[in-house]
Amino acid sequence: MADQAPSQAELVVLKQLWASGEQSAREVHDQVATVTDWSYSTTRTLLARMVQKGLVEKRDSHGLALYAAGEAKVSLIGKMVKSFSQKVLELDGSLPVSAFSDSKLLDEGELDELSRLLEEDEDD
Amino acid sequence: MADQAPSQAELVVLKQLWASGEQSAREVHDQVATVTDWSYSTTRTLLARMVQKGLVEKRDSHGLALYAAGEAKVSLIGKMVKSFSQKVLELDGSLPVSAFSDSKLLDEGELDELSRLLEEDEDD
DNA sequence: AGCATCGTGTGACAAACGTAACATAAATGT
DNA sequence: ACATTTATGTTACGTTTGTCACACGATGCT
Repeated sequence: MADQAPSQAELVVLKQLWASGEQSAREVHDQVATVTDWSYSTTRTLLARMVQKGLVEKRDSHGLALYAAGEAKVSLIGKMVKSFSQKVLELDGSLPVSAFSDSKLLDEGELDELSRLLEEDEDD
Repeated sequence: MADQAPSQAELVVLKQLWASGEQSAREVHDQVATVTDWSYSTTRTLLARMVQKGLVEKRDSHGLALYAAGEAKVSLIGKMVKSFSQKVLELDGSLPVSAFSDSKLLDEGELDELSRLLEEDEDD
């Protein structure tokens, strides 16, 4: 249901949320900090904006704020693939998911799911 | 050698330049206007910014400004594909170009060229 | 000669993005 | 109890992007 496309920085956050599920800002930060050199403030700003956009859901757990991805990994990545295919490569259909088999982001089951997803809306 | 990645809007302009070669701002505009609803001013601003970034080259022809893509289509698209593969899908290598065979942007010869390009720098 | 048109340069302005600092209150350590 | 660390809310600021408008000079039509 999240509609907005994530920016590059936001994608980093989303990947962390997908990888480790619901977590606090501190937890998200400690992980992404191994890959970016954001300050904790930056991580938090990103989370806040993503909540606004609906990319992330915020929940209060006993006074601590927890964040989770607003849309499933396969679903969002699917949209991004589709968008890239159409806007950049000008393909009508989508890319064959088999092309992604080496992805470190999606395992085999997820690739299958993605296949189904992409074929579903072959009628846009 | 153009380094900056084009934004979505800029990509539209580039595609027009690739498709019809060097042309005036007016010519670019008349074409892109069939697909966007930009004002002529908008087209011109995009062209100017793209010249700054090195995405487009500007040349004076008898007092009239002509614009041309600063980087070949296959080359730039190749970079974009590679970037998407790595940043979004987390593939080490690149996507198999065979996946793009239905592209309206690249013909068969260009796809071959792209293949070569992508394999070349398999050692980054 | 005078007016409409076209190309060019320049300025504008809001939204999105990248990147953070500051203040304050609650939790924790000693 | 007091100092320190932590979490949350708020504010900030420069850059990029999307979209244009305006003013001026050259060209061309009447």
